Amino acid sequence: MKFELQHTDPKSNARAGKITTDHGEILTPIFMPVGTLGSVKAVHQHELKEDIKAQIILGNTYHLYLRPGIEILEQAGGLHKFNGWDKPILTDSGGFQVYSLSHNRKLKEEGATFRSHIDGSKHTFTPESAVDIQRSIGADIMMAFDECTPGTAEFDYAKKSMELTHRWLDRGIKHFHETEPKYGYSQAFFPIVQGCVYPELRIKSAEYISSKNAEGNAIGGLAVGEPAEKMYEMIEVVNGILPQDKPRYLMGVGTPINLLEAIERGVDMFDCVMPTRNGRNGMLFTRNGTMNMRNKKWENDFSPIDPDGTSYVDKAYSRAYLRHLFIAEELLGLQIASIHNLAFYLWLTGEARRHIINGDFPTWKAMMVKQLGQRL
RNA sequence: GGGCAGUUACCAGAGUGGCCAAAUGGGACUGACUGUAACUCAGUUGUCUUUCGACUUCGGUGGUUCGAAUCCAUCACUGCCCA
Repeated sequence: MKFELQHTDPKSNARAGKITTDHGEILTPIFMPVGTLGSVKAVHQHELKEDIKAQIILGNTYHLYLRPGIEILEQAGGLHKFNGWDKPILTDSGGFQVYSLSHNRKLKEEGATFRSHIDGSKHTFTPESAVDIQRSIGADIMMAFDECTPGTAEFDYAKKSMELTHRWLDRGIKHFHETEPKYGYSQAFFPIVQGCVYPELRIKSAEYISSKNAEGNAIGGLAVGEPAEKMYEMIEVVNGILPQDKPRYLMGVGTPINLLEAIERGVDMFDCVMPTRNGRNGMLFTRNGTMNMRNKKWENDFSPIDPDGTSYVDKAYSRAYLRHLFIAEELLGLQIASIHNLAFYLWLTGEARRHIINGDFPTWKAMMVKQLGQRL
């Protein structure tokens, strides 16, 4: 994997760059649709490429390990072959499940033991096994196994948690170097900064992670219960330390405004379930704010879903029709909303990139933040 | 014509003397959702009120009772069965 820093905004820390993987290039800043189980929910590959213009998607180690299982993925020749997506894939390590399935797991020095959310069976993830599984999945970018610390954690817990993540990182890196890709193309390995909402810890973690000289670096443990302002503050602190010449990935974030604020502070990569999950729950993101498609006010609004939208569905269907689909619980509604939201997120990061290159990013960003906060 | 059953909120439907403005489900309306245990979850759904509370309701009318959706009488309507 290579990263080329192409432009740096003179008035902010925003950057435009290019990541090159064996499965193609990624122009940053970039939003990466989440496809936990090897599928971006309710969206076809064709739509992902042609309509949404996704450049890279995510998969999840924990979920793919449970289903279909490593053996099947290896038989298939990796996730790319299995799901037919020939562009880059990034896999989360299962670290987020340490957080989201916290009532179903046990943390030890060795690793984390989970109860499967499917059948209750017991499974253990270690920094090493997370690498092995991601080798089998064949992700272009693999993530270190970490503990995603809750945003509300006390300092002492956050410190211990961060230190555990660092120790796990060393083991993960070691194992990464001791193993080989299984399918003939290269894989990168990103470490993750933790430290909760404590600048002191974030600084320590960012320094530690930077010292590993990885091909890219991630910021984790944000947008997990702390106020947005804290998150922005932490991003600033961390990005002041992470190397300039490596991509920075803010994990699990966020709202369109979160993205712009983070881009302004020097983040290059994002993923979030929000466009897909909220889309399935009837919420649309547009450049003029959000819409709840189940609201009565759309009942007889026969105008296009989003006249400014860039995807096919935006003009092909009316708001009234999309509302009808949601009210009637028709599957097409989930698909239309997911496509629209993802296309909007990709449009947003693409526009951010364009304005960074044009040199007017801060002005454009300020205007967008105002619009995006509205409610239609 | 005779017999039986029934009529409760937007719909279905529980409730058979006070704890009932009335269970439950559906529908409707509103909100939430941030490295996906999520086509999920939460709230509201007689009127007025921010709350407390007040007021009007259980087919109609009249009664019994301290008190009625619940008991009695009667009328109306609906369904099923027999002629």
